[in-house]
Amino acid sequence: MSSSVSVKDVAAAAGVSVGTVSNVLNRPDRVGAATRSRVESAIEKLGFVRNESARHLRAGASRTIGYLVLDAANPFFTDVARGVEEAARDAGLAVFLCNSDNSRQREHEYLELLFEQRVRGVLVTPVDPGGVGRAALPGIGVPVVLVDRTGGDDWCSVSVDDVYGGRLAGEYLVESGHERFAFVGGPDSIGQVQDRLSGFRGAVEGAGVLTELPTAALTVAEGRAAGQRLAGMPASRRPTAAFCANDLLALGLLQEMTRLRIRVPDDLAIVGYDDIEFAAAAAVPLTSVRQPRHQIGRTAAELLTEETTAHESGVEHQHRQVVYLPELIVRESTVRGS
Amino acid sequence: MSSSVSVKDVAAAAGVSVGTVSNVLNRPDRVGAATRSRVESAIEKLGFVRNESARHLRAGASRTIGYLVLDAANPFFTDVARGVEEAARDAGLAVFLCNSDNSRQREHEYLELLFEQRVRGVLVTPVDPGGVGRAALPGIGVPVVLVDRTGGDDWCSVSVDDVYGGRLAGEYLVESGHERFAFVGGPDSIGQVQDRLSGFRGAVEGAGVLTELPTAALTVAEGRAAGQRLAGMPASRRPTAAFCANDLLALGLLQEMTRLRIRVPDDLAIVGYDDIEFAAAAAVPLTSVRQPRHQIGRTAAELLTEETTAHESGVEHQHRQVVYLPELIVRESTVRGS
DNA sequence: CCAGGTGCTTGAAACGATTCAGGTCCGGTG
DNA sequence: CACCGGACCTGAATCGTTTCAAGCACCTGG
Repeated sequence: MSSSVSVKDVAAAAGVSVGTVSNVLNRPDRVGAATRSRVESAIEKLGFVRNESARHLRAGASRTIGYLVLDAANPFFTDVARGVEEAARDAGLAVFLCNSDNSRQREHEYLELLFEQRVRGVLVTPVDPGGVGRAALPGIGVPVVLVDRTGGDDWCSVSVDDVYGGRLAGEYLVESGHERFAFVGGPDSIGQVQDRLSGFRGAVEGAGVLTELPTAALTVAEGRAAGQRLAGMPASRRPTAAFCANDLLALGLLQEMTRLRIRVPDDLAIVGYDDIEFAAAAAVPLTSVRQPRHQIGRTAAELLTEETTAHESGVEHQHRQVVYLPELIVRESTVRGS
Repeated sequence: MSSSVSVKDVAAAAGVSVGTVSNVLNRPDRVGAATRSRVESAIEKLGFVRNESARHLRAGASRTIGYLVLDAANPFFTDVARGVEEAARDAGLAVFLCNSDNSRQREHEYLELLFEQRVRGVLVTPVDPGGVGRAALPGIGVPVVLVDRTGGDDWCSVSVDDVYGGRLAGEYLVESGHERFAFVGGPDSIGQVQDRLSGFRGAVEGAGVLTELPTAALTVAEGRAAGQRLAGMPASRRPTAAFCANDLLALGLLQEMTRLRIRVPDDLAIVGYDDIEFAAAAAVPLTSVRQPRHQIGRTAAELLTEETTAHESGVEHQHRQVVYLPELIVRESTVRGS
């Protein structure tokens, strides 16, 4: 019913012109006190809600940005999203979250949708590591920032140095005196898995032997399977420290070790990656490499507003690539004799 | 630059009128083949993207719905969201996810935003169990469906019977032969905690003793704390089975038991609630009460389209309240001698 | 040769809010 | 008294798209 209340109705009810109603809405100070309160009560009475489409059509700029996420169920992204929202709030923008769910097609559809809505800008973690295909992006001129990915000089991006993260884990385990190492992770079509492995390899090289246990995906089930393979090795050659490409694998590995009565950390030290909430909640709290998720989100939103501002004032914008360094959170899964 | 390409520009480039461009966009069959391809290549060349605000302004109805979630980081809601999206897709709608993050103020702001966008409808899990205050909802006439909450006859809603879930857990533990029970959960300002407890109490009453271990929140840390209290009881009086108000508590409890060398399930059987992904991934896989999350989402979106359709065709709409029954997923944390 | 189609295209109105160049009124000033 | 400036308000133009009555060109059957 009242879904059709427009400024015109309000104006009629208050006995003023539409221009005045708009002024009450947008520059209350230009309106006389008496008139203003008359308009305000008319708004109240009729249940008027401004039609953003019309406002936006005229104004040309909306007050929302979109964040197109790879997997809304992944705690990593929800934490990033929180950072995004926070920064957007500070800038007076609202965030629409969209979930591509790892599907190229959905990604494309949602991008299209966001562009049609003429959002102020878009944050996206593309399905393809290579970034969002140029083709997918009409030259619409909406600023886009890549999150947890890099796309060269053509894009603003915020990412984390995964090679460094792998090195961190490796150096720590070497310092702890281990000499037989395992890397659990795959498929290596995932760039981040490759990076983490290469950092790790670099750190443990020369300090001992590295066994690679490839997995088909970054899941708990795959972690368990890798655990079985690990347990099947003769104890004399079995690694005493394992670095997993993410926490889900690490949790699966831990679970299998518990089941097979291989003690963690005494028989096997485990390091995960991502430091998801459940890493600390595991039976044996998990040592893990933590990425500044919240900060990633904040920074991404800030880069976006920066680019947006430049874009709107016609200033030339220099794309920036921010890379954060992860940190190692040490917990019981690697500390013997706790 | 090209962000300002409008139908007018396309029309000029193709040498036709704006009406024809619109027809190519919306009813291609009414346009001659030659003209159509001319227009299409002009669209392509100029990188035209339809301005949804203008389209919507004229058409009066958008193709999006909003899902205002209580906590985007909670796996429960992300799973529900997936169901919502799926059903929305089937209905040709897109979903904007908004996160109230348990803040009444954010909830209000996002609702306002969604209404201003004139979304087709809104799904919401309100911060206040009592539902979204009438006051917060201008009589705008946008259909609203409550998710994981009920709000009486005034609202469509989809929820789960928590009393039944508690009973399920209780009956199962009684049948398993336990006689000393614990309930871990709180604060009881949360209606769902109350319901789960009351169902559980009803089931174990008469079959043994029930110890209540209240917690201040539904977190892993609180679960650990409750575990310490439990462990402090003399073994002769200590419960042999614990029902936790959610999985996080259960994981915390399990973790503490592991630490204190109290064996699960032999010394203590544990039942959680929600069956989050990590329940199955725990050191000892967790028996848990599972809610049909995906189905909840689907149904909510379907109720919404139902209401929307009625609303638009002016038909009287009868609000419906769908209540699902949860099921018990039995895993090792309650099965002795595995 | 005309009436009546059919197929395609046009042009203007409409959607709802914002903006801005004026209008009105009023008190103050020279 | 005439003029001015300020405070307040009006009304029309505008944004980009859709819709629809109307127009045009061509054809077909009588």
